Amino acid sequence: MAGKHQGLSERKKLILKAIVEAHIAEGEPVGSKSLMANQQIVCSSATIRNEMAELEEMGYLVQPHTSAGRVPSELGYRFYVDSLIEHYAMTAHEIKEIGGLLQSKMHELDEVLLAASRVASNLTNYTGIAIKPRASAARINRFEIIYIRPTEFIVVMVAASSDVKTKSIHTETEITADVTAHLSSVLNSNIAGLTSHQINLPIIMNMESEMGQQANLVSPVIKAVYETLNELDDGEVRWSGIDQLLQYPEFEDRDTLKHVLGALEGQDAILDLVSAGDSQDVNVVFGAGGMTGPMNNSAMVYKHIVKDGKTVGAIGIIGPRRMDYAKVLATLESLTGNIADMLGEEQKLLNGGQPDGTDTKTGG
Amino acid sequence: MAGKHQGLSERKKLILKAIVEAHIAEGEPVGSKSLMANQQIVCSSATIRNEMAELEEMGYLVQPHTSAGRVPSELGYRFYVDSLIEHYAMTAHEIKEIGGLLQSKMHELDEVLLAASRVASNLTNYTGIAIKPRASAARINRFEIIYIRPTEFIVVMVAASSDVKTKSIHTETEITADVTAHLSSVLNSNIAGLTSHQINLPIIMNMESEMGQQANLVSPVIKAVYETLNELDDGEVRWSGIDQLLQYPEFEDRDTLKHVLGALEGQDAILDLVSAGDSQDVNVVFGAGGMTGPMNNSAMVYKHIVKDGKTVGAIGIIGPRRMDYAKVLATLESLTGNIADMLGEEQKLLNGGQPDGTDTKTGG
DNA sequence: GGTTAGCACTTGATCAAAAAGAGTGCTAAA
DNA sequence: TTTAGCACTCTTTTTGATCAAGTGCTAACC
Repeated sequence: MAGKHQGLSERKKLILKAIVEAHIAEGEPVGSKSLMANQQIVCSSATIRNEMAELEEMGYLVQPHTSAGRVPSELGYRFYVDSLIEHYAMTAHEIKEIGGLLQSKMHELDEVLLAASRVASNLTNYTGIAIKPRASAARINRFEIIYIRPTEFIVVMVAASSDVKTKSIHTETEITADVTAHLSSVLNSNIAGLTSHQINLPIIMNMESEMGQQANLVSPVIKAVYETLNELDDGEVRWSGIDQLLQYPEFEDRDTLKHVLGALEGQDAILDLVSAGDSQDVNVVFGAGGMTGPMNNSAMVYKHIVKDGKTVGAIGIIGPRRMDYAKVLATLESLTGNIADMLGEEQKLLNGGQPDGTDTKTGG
Repeated sequence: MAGKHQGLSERKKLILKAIVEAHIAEGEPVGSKSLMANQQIVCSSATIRNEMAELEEMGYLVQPHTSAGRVPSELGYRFYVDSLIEHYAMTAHEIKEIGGLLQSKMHELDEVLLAASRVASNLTNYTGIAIKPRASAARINRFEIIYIRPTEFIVVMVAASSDVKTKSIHTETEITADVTAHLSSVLNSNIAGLTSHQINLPIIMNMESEMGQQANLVSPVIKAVYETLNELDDGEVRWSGIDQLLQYPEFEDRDTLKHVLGALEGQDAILDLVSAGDSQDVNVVFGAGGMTGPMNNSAMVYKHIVKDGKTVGAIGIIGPRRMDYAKVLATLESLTGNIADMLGEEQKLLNGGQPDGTDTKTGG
């Protein structure tokens, strides 16, 4: 990933970095004079102007209007994100916050992701997002039925992903616990491990014949199974801290705000984006929710959470394009690392072995 | 509820109603001249001005500044909501939309509420909210344990509210299916039907002694049970269609927007509000989320969903104070009626009897 | 050749004053 | 009791002038 932005002299890099950071801090175009405050840069404003003009020609900077300072272009931010970031040292307090908040909800991955996105939002002051990606081959490995009363039972389904889902089913005729026991064995022997596409009519008919007199139970249960498989396959985007967005002037524009909120609620755009993203690195996308409109000053940063080589979720943040990337990247890496460790921990307990060194790898 | 606003001549009522409706439609203060467009009002602008001056004195109207038109005060809206609304006839399309969207997610009440709030948002063009109220005495009636592998099992808990929750538990030592069977009977005999406050040390110690060698399993399970009870007791506010808010000028003010979003995310204020609300009628609260700040131009309308005399949830909408109450009230009543019917339906199946006539009652 | 100081030029932002518009309250007549 | 008319008030919009920031360019400098 390094080397993509060659052809930049050290001084240009320094200036570009200073501009990005100043713009992140102030939110306004930065001019040549104000850059002289920076200790690192030892030349006059005129020289800086020359360099800035060149950087603009190269596409790293943009000038909103002729007498304004410069603003980093998308390419400029990309450069900053890709190669200039010094690893951000998180404060002890922040690390503690991460640990504390995550531990309390160690159970459902959905909840962990949401909690993590909430932490991310708190730490960075941007809007946090938690993504459960779309899948396409959910399977249920194990069915169990709990008999509640003569006209009600609960189907417990343990998915291959180790999610557990339940559906309660009401029957019209009365049944006994024997029947539900039989039903569960029929389910396990016929459709355990199948995806929703693989459950076809012959299988269902076979189940009905195996159920004999209680064949009428098969149809509602199959319906519940279908729904569950679809729920498991469905992606989901949740978020926290939308009010954070409001503090940034770039979201004063109602259209921008509307686009972002629309993308969050619409889910699809974001899910597509995330599934297209790199599963190893932190992803930075300009124009939140794929809304690469002409003047979309927002950005979305997210990172996949990988377990056994498969993406099981993602967390990220949405904020103005000029965001504090150092902080955001550090936060997301720390959080995803934490979650990966948690998942690894489970693995360890299951295998009775050592933690398998599932560290978060990050490209530079 | 009628009779609260006596002392208003018919003409005053007419004028007040016209003002409220004009203000809802236009969003701006309405003046005496523009009211003359209204066919129902047959007098000159001067007369209207006189009436308006009186209505203002009586507290029904407010004048933002001396040369502006009038705006309904809270009392004015209250009057409108309480007594002027002609029952809004929903279009066939809207009714179909309600039926269709609700049926697809008949399973978890949470999901039904969220779906309903989404429908409400779509139909009214305001932000929909779904509330699962706080409870304080969740009990688990039934424990069931599913053995997954030597170091993992799943606790399935059937709550008194017929919610079903699961927690998966990893053990350090290996156990057999016999152990989990024993564990479930220990759970059922010791803590079934107890609230979290009633589970005390003696009970836990008794369970540990009953578990004998596997006493170490009790602690993680009890922790999971506690968590589950807390989850069941916890209220929750979810929402849909926040982007709807942005189209109304009253939410251009960033503070208002921030307050509303904060209230939604904060949850507590709204949960308090809803639990304090009337469980029979539609509730109208000015100043969303209890934020009755000086100039809070927003309103929240919600209605409880009652099952067996107990509030099991609520749905509502949040929008500008000048909202189309006729539409909102009709929508909420129709939706809550639909949901109540669904819940009644289940009841019917359970009892094997007739639907019990659980119609939504609405005060006038 | 690269660097710097100086200056003319461009352009958005700011502010005050003026003009426009909307709506009222009051008075007098019907 | 209702209505027409008019003076008055207050906000909004427009306009124009001034300001400040920042650039690009040229010429001098090391």
